[in-house]
Amino acid sequence: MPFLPVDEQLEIIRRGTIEIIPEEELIAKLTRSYKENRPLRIKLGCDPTRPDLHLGHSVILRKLRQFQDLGHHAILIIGDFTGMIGDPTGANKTRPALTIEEVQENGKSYFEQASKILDPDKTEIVYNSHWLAGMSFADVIRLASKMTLARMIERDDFTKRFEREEPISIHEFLYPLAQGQDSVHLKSDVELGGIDQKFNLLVGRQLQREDGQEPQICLMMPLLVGTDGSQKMSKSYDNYIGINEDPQNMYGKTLSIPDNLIYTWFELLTDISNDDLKAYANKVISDPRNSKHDLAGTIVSMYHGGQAATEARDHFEKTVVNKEIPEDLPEFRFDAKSSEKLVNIIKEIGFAPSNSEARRLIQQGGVSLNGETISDVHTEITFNVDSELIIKVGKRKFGKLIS
RNA sequence: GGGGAGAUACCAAAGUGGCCAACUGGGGCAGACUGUAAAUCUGUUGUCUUCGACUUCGCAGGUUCGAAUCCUGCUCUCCCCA
Repeated sequence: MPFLPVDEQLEIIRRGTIEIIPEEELIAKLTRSYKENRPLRIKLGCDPTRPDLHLGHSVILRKLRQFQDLGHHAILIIGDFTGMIGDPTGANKTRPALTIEEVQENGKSYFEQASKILDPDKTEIVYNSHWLAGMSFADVIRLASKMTLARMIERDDFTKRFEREEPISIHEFLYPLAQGQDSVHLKSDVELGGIDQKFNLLVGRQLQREDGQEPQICLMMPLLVGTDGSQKMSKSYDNYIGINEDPQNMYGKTLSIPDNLIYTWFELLTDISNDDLKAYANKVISDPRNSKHDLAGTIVSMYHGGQAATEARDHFEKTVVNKEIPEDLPEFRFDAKSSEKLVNIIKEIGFAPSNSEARRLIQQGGVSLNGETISDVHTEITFNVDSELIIKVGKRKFGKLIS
């Protein structure tokens, strides 16, 4: 299959990137690939520690997809072996080591989810335990001799932990080396990663050079700022939007991002053309409301289709803007003629994790039945035959109690 | 190997025999407000059969009428010296 001219490829590749090291070498590689009609080997490692992918992960996966669409060869590494070390990048504490079983299970799930973004048929999946697990202690020592302590601790995350007098285990130093070894093994031309991966990616370059290979290009994407508008999107900050999330949540959460994030999200998360993107540079300022709705709609339709996006917008307008009761409520059935404390009901249907929490919600005016706020904690509900009660807990938990 | 410091709720961090379910900040949740599930303000934030009871302050024992606070052992972490 013929490649696009190099400058056209570059324009696509460059979109959203924060740094390409070194760009000249990338151009050289692309040029040679074009002339010889040979695809570049693009490497992306994934950490199978937490298998729930969110839009933050999608940034880099989408970049890999772009390379695929340009005709290059995508290699997705499931870091089943390195997962047992735990990447220290950005961590403020030692990551818990996982068992082989956990890691491999997660890896499988990771690929399933990533297939929503990648072209699964054109993706080579490899597990790095295949070459790392068999290394002897002597091999590891040889590898370790290529890194110095000074280089290692110049990394911000280690320095910070060191300054805060927090533990850093020696094995964490091996992580970048293992990741770099992946590049050597796979003879990658380009490795993709978040900007926080810079150090790890550069180690790959160094190790390849020492191995006599042409060093890989390091292409880094910015970290996607999460829905809270301040920290990178991450499950542990609870500011994420999962790629498997239902349309309504996806839409609503997107609308909750601060206005100054709209443009970047368009750039990093959607396929809108570069021209459209430019138009949004102004529109997000003149009309943030509609821009954000556009963004939410675009994202939802990417993962759930256009129909779902329209419905999600509708749902949002109804429940949040007009504070109406949505249709299609989850139903909870109770025995007719029985009666039960409201507190218990809220807990039973999963709208609160404990009775105490349910009680608090009532006290704070967060619970209503058929539109009427309930403030008495001791309220008991008696179910009549064929009765129906709409319960609302907090802003967006709705349910129908039927008997 | 020697010496010192420390382990408190989701996170950070007070408390050092009863007034501690535990100050305070962050986060979370709720209410008001809003184009918004943003910002801001207010409230709330162990559990339960809630005007009361039970469990919680690294783990296991002990002293005491009574311990997060005192004692003993253990586990883990940090610092300094070698």
